[in-house]
Amino acid sequence: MDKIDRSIVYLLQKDGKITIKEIAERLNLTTTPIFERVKKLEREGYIKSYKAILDRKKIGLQLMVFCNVTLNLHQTDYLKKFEKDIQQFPEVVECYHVAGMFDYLIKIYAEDMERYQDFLSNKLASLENISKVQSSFVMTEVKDSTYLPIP
Amino acid sequence: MDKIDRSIVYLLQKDGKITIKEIAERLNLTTTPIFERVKKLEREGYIKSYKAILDRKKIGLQLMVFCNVTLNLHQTDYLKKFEKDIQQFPEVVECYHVAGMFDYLIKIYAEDMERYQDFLSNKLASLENISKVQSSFVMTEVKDSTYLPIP
DNA sequence: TATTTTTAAAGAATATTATTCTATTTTAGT
DNA sequence: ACTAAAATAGAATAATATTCTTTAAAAATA
Repeated sequence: MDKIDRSIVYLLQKDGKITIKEIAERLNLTTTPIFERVKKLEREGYIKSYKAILDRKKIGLQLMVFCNVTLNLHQTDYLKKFEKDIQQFPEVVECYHVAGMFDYLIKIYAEDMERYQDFLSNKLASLENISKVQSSFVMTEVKDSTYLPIP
Repeated sequence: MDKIDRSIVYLLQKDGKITIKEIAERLNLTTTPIFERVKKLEREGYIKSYKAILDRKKIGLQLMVFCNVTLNLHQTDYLKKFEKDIQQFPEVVECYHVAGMFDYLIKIYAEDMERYQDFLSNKLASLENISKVQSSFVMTEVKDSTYLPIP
């Protein structure tokens, strides 16, 4: 990753649909080197994928909730079981095993409070080994950045 | 948003680089209606943007941390001040104002613990009005889904 | 039910972009 | 300075996006 590569991933983070030609123009190069650099960045895994970013509210997902989950038992088998179960739920879009005041942080999307309650009562809380669940409801999305702070 | 539109955004969430032609083939339509539907979804804001997804570890960001931030004063002016300040930090990739046990949840990327400590001590904790900061370090990314649970 | 109006889709033509290939230049190592 | 490797330019080709015209389907109205 040299300076040119960093410029390329910066531009692609901002707009995944930017053309090779446009990147080339901005960096004062021709399409060939840009094309090959992009392919290399993809091949070597610096660029994992390209995605369309949807507006969750427009598609009807009014609620975004973070849950701090604490388990009872922490042996590997129990963790693996929980992780496998939680992945099945489409409402759960992110799940992290964390070191801190609780065990897992999960991000959930729901259409409304009723659906969230249904998820909580009938899905999450129904899993074995759950000790405590603490919900934080998102009121405002202050920042949701496109850019990783590329060192 | 009819059935076809939902199929389109589903495919675009999975792969933002999928061609109009390929979507058309999968949905047994020609390129024209797909092209127009995609443009409409973009124009009306269902699709907000397209982005390249980078591998944070490959680009040197070993640490991912969530912080629960609690403020002292909660009048609008103080909240706005904090929100404005926190947005400046490139390390902070997400920030949400939440209702729950604390005020703000922020997601941070850092190269290593040293850089994180520097961020915490010299940037975050230096802001006025901070009452409490609780860090949770991500050990495992159990799930990081491409797909919103489209209703 | 027949008729009009609107919307969606097909098919063909054109414009743009991605991709490949060959030749040239630059860079790093000896 | 010389050699080898890597990077880039420029041109040619392939694939895709985009536009345009025509046709079909659906919805609304009388």
